[in-house]
Amino acid sequence: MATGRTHRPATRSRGIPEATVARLPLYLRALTALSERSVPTVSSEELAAAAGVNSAKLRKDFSYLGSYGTRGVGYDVEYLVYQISRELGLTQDWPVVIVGIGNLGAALANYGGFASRGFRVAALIDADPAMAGTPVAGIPVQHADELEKIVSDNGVSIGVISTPAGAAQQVCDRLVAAGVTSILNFAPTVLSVPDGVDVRKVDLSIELQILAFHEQRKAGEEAVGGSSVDPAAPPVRAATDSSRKGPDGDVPAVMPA
Amino acid sequence: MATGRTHRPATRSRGIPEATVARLPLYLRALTALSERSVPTVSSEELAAAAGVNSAKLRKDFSYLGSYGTRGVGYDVEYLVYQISRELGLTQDWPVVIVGIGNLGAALANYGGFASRGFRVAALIDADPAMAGTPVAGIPVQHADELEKIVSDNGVSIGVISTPAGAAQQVCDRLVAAGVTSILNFAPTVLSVPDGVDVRKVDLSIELQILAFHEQRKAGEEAVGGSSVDPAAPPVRAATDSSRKGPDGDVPAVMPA
DNA sequence: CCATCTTTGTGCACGCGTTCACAAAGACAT
DNA sequence: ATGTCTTTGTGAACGCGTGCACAAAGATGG
Repeated sequence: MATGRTHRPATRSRGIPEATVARLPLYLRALTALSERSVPTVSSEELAAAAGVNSAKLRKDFSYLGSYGTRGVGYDVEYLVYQISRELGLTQDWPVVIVGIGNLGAALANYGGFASRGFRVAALIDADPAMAGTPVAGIPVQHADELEKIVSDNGVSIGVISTPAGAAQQVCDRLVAAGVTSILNFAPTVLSVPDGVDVRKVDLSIELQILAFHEQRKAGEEAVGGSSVDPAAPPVRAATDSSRKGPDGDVPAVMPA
Repeated sequence: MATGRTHRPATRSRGIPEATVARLPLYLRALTALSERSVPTVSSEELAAAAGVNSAKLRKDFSYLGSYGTRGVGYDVEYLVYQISRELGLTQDWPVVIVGIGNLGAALANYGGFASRGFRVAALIDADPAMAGTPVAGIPVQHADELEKIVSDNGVSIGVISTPAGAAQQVCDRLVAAGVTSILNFAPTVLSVPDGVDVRKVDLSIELQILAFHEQRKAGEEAVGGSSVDPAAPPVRAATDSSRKGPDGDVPAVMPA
């Protein structure tokens, strides 16, 4: 019916706030770095600084997981790494498929951060027959026709879409039909999915646009002390310059072929 | 002093809430699609569906920009495209540099969504001398030694970092010193920047970890009705299996060389 | 010119997330 | 054993974001 709900349906999974869940990977990364330097314990203040957050926030976040700290000392690094990993579900193996092997898809396939977190690239899939068999990051690309079989055979529940925008919804539908229940979408489109399927979206150009907004404000503020921003007269409604818009519209990150 | 503040310092720029700013690009994308189909007007309900948000939220978002709608009719598509573009600062030219031309950097350089939004890739920069001169997306890669000169000559205020984690902070420092005040960071590190510099972070593995969390919950819930999750006994503090951790740590998305 | 109908713009209430500030807990030295 | 000092864990207050629900505005038809 309605367009897919990309948002968290106020899941509040088992009492752990969504905002906290989103920060756990951050803590985990900082802790892993400490672990590699063989640091035995860390205080909330130090860890918060390393993760780039407020220490009170960090302590409250950890309080949702349990009382894993020792007052007067701090947190045991190894122990906390394990607890967070377990909470995030990283102690188990997550086979993922990447659909759309362009530049971005290849970058994802080569991304070392996946394997070290329990994510295993089970397959690379592309619609271009010419790519079939070509190894990318040591994994041969398979044709899109095999999608359902691959998902089914490997028990894949997480799919990554790095296709052009035009193909994303179709790929999404097939992934979901084949049993995928979590999707990471890099294509610049709103995906429509049934209830029970999670979608997270990463949009490269949106981030830049947000930066541009703040950048514009900075420039505007130091130029004039005032606030009114009205450089050029706004085109009197329905301006006729729809030509400059360009036909590229929403060209996605990479070519699928 | 403290680690870089990646977060919005409650800017609340000129009355427009940060959450609204983050959604404007979404609306803009939907509106652009409508514009290309020559749709003259659109209601808040329709546009909200296309953007994947609640219609009340959309109306409230637009109310921060001004009264651009017509009651009983809806919004003029072209007019709204212009207003949002102007608010986001997309009516002006934003030269950006991309530092670190691996798979990800190349994907970004090829990303069509940039050019169509007023972003112009002014230069591609990489630390590998062997890459200098090699064209990527039609733009010759320049050596990192030229970074300061490039930023200065082109008046670049937005930088994109797609280097390995180890090089990110150093690149960031040089960009900032050269005059960049907004940074989009793809390297898995917390960047430390002085006040006045905005940093936005895109982390590929964090998104997957969040998905894994929810995926684990789904699996756990349909298996058992209960809530307690305690599959394996937690290793009695400071477990000795720090060997499985692997030396890859936080290998970044792409090779710089 | 008036009635009706559609759709915007927003006042209000609610809930989540953040931050402060402090009491409780434990380590450590004497 | 006792006191001091550090650091956690959390109660409480606050502010932002979201969604409801409705009045105002304007289009449209008679």
